Amino acid sequence: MVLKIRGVALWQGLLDRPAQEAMLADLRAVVAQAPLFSPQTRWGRPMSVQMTSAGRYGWYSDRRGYRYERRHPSGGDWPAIPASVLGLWRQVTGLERDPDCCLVNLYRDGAKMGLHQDRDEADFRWPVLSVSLGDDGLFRIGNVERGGPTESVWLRSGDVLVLEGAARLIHHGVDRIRPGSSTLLEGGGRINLTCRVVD
DNA sequence: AAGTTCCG
DNA sequence: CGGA
Repeated sequence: MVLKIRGVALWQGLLDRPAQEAMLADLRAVVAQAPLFSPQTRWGRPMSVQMTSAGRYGWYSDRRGYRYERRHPSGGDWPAIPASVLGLWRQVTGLERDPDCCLVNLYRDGAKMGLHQDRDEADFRWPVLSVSLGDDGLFRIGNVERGGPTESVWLRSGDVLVLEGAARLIHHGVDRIRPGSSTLLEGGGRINLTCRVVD
């Protein structure tokens, strides 16, 4: 049921189709209130991924660096994290503490994300939960230290992954999306949710 | 390097 | 194209 890859826990097909559709409906409301944008990297180039957030904080990046922000770039509050997402977080992590941020990443038209660590949070003892919706994505797992060999695994719609413990700071990224591999999203593409405790 | 490009 |  749960696969472990370099300490990263992967539940394949944890969300069935109706659960995926319900979560997607909740996310549409999030995106309606907090429109998707493509943040700039530190080097001033826009990322290929489109994103927005829900919760007390949203993840953001520009020339000043990576960080969490209290507000959407347009100035408004981030929407609340949908109940469907909170329910999954509680089910999978078993934590009383709810996440502060649910980052919504949309991969469309060959969007990718390079190997990186999730290290903008105050306390790495909290896990990171990731949910895949839509097209398959080739997920790459490296090491805690930069460099070294990597392993790849295809993530499918409904898969759930948790980074915690020794794997909390492992490098990871998305190399490729398989277009047309899922019918969940109108217009295709892949959505990845990541929930984190920020402070 | 939350990126690219380039190599095989 | 997958990997470095």
